[in-house]
Amino acid sequence: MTEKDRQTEEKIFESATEVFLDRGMDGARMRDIAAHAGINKALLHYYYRTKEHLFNAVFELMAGRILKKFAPVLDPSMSFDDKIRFFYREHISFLQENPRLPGFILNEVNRNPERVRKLLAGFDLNNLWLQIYSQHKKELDEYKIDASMMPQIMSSIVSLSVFPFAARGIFEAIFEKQGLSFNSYLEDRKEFAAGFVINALRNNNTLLSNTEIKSQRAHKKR
Amino acid sequence: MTEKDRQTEEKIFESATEVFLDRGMDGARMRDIAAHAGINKALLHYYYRTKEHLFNAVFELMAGRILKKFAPVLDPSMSFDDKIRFFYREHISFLQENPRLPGFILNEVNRNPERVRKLLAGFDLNNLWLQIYSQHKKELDEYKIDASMMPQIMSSIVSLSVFPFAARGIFEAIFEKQGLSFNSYLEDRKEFAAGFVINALRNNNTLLSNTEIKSQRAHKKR
DNA sequence: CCTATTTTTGACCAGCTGGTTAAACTTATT
DNA sequence: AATAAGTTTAACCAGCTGGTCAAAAATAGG
Repeated sequence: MTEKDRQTEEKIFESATEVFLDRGMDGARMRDIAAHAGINKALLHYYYRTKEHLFNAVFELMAGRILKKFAPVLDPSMSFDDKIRFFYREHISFLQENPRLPGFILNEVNRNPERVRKLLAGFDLNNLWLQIYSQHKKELDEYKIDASMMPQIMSSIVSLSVFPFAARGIFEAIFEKQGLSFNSYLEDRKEFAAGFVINALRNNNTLLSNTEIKSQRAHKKR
Repeated sequence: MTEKDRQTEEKIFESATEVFLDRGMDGARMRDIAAHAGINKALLHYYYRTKEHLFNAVFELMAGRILKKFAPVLDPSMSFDDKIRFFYREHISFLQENPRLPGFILNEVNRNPERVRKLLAGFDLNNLWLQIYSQHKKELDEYKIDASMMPQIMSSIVSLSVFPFAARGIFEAIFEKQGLSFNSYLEDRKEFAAGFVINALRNNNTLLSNTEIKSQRAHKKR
């Protein structure tokens, strides 16, 4: 019965995903998950001992999914600009198919900060930055961007694609008043965000804050 | 006893704010709010009939606070660039003092989309955009920015300041690995984000997507 | 066909949840 | 000092929560 086994276990997992995604850990009820899967509540505890076990299984899969989306950006055959364009196209498309993911992850991490560990397990984002930086050192030097600015730049890039989904409800309401659809906003956004970032980085002189200029000077002295 | 009245009512409200802000509506317990205020649980119901009444009171005050921060941007004496610099300085400073606000609002709105109405009550953001746009038509024309791009631009501006707070836990963890503090990141961000946006908008030609170029052409024909 | 094993169920439970109530306490008014 | 009004409390409650358990149903192996 490994066959049927897997069927029910999958059914449970999918139902749990569904319910956790739109009610959160605190708001989700084991009864509702069971009902959604069309099975007895005790069966949940047979496959996943506790609510927390079940939640963790869902959370870890979702965390993995969202983070794996950052890896393809390391393809060395693309120029920096193309990489940014590629990222927004892929990332926003992915989030269009999983629109509740950002809100879910952000909320559960805020609610229980220890979960950051599980979220980032196996993904060394620092290293990702450094690799991107060294891969494109020439272009970035032209833009007068040094490694110390990577946190600001990387966080800005991610903000532009993830935030609209985290604030989806609000955005939808505002756009509705103007007769715009959230989805066409997102379609435009794939190109807009890329252009926005590329433009922001190009000719970056005016971007440098005082402290950053100071640290740049200090760097040059060595 | 209006004196003592107000004292307890305020104490309740503050405790409720505290507890709701870090546990959310579903995670907060009336007992915990009472304990935090050092009073009997029944007293909560004496001043605020139900949990939902109490929550709404908190939510509406917080929503008001966060939205009021967008108004000063209408000061007509500032140039567009200065306005952006001013906005990030003020807005990030405000969020530094209320770091849990974005996560709270976003989560509660996602959890219960009807709350958007309460959030946006009395604030016509569309109108804010239009006013900004018409106040700075000359500068924006130079940048080749037309009204149809306002949703993309405004949402980008907000993303850059709000998202780091919504994802605070994750950012902190990543920065920690690099020996950076979230707070110094935020201090830098006030200037960085402003420069980033100003640079992105300046010389905006490359920003235009195909569809937007088409709609611009169509616009010129008239 | 019988038996051993695994899967599924219904009934149940202790503890917690938001909410109520009647009585005690405090304060203001006369 | 007496009384009326507002404030605070302890005790209580029905309903829900995650979780258990013994028994029933389904399956596999011989």
